Amino acid sequence: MFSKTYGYALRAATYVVLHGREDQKVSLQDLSAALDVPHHFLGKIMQDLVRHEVLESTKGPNGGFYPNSRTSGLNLLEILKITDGSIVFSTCLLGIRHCNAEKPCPMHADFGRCRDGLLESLRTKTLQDLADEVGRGTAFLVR
Amino acid sequence: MFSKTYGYALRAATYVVLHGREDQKVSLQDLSAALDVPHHFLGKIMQDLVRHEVLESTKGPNGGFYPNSRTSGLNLLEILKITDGSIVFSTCLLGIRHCNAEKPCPMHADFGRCRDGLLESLRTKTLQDLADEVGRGTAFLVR
DNA sequence: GTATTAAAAGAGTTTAAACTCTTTATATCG
DNA sequence: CGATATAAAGAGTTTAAACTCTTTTAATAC
Repeated sequence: MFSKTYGYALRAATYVVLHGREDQKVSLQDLSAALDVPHHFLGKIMQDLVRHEVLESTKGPNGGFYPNSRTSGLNLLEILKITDGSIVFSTCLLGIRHCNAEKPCPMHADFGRCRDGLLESLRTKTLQDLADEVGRGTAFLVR
Repeated sequence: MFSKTYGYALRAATYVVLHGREDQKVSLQDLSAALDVPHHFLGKIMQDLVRHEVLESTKGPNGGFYPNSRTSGLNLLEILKITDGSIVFSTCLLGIRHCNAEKPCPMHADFGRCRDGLLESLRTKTLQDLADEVGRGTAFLVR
């Protein structure tokens, strides 16, 4: 349903919200170690997040990633659009192109219910919400 | 979330329930044309369904696929296990291995709700249910 | 200004799903 | 029995996601 890239992006962004500040940047090394995600692969993903202004980065010694003013308030759907393009959500469980309410597949209603529920969560939850749960110790970013 | 193979398998099996009988078999040609699914790819999928006794087949002139006594009563989860192996449902949205209720990711509850709802649909709906909807004209197997 | 550190960028490789093509086995019909 | 039709089987190819490696750019510290 979603790419691994999306999961990695959410975890990394959440980690940066929790631990990064302009005067205390999180390096790619720290990130990939803390989250147990392949270093260079995560590099690509972070690059993309920076390009889309989800967060900031600087190179050089003490360089790394840190939040900007928008970061913590971004919702999970906005991140999904960046990594997966949001087409994900328009797919039909039976693989029918242009399956819709007028000409639905037999699973359209059931799948739609599931999808819409999750969509609502992604729309309302922000990176800050994820960070809060992790900070509180009620949720985790690694196994 | 699910493979295309699964969608194709469900549509094909439903079609066979609707249109196939031992004395009126559905050929692969008819199936792939009616469902607009690649001929040979569907062949592989059908082969797998026959091997798992979801339906029957015979070769030769007037050969093709037709339901057996179990077919129409099979639920959608049983088909999923055949095509996708059911690991699909244990995956974590954030890509964390062994994400679970004891040590959940911050999306565990939301995703779980979505997943469980759909799981329940797959468990309760049978191929006959799909066929009924299509037969009734309230749902479709092609766009 | 030079060395160093860390992200950015680009160019691979790997893997698995999706899809194609060809050959073989088997059932039916004349 | 021979011809034919159709699924089974096997061996590709293609595509995209996931992941790796190397080089370049830029920021900092000395």
